[in-house]
Amino acid sequence: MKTRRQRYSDSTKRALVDVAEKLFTDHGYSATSLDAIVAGADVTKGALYHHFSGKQAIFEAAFERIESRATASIGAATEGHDDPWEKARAGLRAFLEAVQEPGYRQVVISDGPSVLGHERFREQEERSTYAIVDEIVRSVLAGDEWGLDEEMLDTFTRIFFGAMSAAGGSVAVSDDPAAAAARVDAAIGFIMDGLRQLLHAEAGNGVTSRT
Amino acid sequence: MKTRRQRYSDSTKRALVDVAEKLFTDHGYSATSLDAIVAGADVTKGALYHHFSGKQAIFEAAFERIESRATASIGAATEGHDDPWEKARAGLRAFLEAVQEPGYRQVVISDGPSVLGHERFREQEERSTYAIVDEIVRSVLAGDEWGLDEEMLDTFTRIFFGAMSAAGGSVAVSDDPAAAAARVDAAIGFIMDGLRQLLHAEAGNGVTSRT
DNA sequence: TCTGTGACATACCGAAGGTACGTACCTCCA
DNA sequence: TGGAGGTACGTACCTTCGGTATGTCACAGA
Repeated sequence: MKTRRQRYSDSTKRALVDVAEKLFTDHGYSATSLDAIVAGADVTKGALYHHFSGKQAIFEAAFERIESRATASIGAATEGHDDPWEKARAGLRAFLEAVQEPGYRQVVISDGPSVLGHERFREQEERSTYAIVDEIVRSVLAGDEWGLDEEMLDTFTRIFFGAMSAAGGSVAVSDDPAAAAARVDAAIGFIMDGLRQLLHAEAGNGVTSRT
Repeated sequence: MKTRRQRYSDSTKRALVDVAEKLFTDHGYSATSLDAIVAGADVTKGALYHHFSGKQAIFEAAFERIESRATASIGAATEGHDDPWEKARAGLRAFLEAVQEPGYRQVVISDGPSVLGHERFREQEERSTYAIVDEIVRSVLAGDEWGLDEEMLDTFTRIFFGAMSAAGGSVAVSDDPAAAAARVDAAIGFIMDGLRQLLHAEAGNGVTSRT
């Protein structure tokens, strides 16, 4: 049982992250002042600095929340598929949806790398959306018939993750997001068909030897 | 001793961008103060604000310079290839090289989107490195046998551009960049082989109808 | 009931971006 | 050739904002 003081404290912290998430999403990191955040949460800077070590820390809290929402959304979409190729297509579509959310675009894609630094950004990424893409890629490409080692699988994940992030960004700024998403879906599908074709054609000789 | 002031205005501007490029590369956008820039260029803020409208403007000048260097480097590597597939491979390797440059990573990839905003960032991108990737993709995928319209070609360019940017980033942070680059090269080559295989197999029926 | 500590509020500091204004030099033309 | 206007800066100052030091008060535990 939480004490009364703890409940108050939790709600204050949650209110701060709520406001921070909205302001960071709407105006970006640098254009959002701590004064605006504490004013929106109806507290003072003392409260903010009691719960967070600074501006970057409260940004990271908002970041993690947005990332985990996206991760959950994609994860839900990939469940219940037996065929890994179908699972991959479903995950792709969910990814394209998630990446269009304003918060994800502004906080994660745009401000994330520069605010958190590449290091921390990668860490955060790798235990959320990146992990799902990795799982999907492995479910499709792993196996003896491909002859891919760990590092090649990582490489493929990086490539697909980057491809889908960029594609998602282009979908988000498109005049007709639905049509753009359909095109991305078709293009990725085409690439995947190519890989599948290759699997049946040459049955796993020499991807790694191609360097 | 003559003061800087007695030299030409162009050289002052160039000196400012020189210092700005170095400081933005080494410390990032927000950790670089205008005072540090003008001190490094041996002028005052009056000079900086005479040549640039503000911090963002001088950042953009450095950004453009770095981008154009990368573009020139990749462009040079793709010349002199007759076979579009070979040209693509050469361009890919040059891209992976260019994207590892510290200035490109920090200024273009990390700070670029958040400082310039998505809009201006895309504009800048599309008339530099993105344009080259677009040209390469078109030289490979354009043609009646694929049945791809303009928008699908754009989509493929987006996907490949994102894939290669992400791949380049992973190469740059790798313990063994040479080996990582070789893996990326192999993976992209594998994907391209898949597409080529698909071209010969089904000869252009229905990529766009797959939605 | 007393005391310690958690959960804030208040006041203040220094850095940094930006602005208003002053000034030396250069060019151009009568 | 000299004075008038504009260019290319320099100087002083303002404001905002992230961060800190310190005060205060309520609540929990003994």
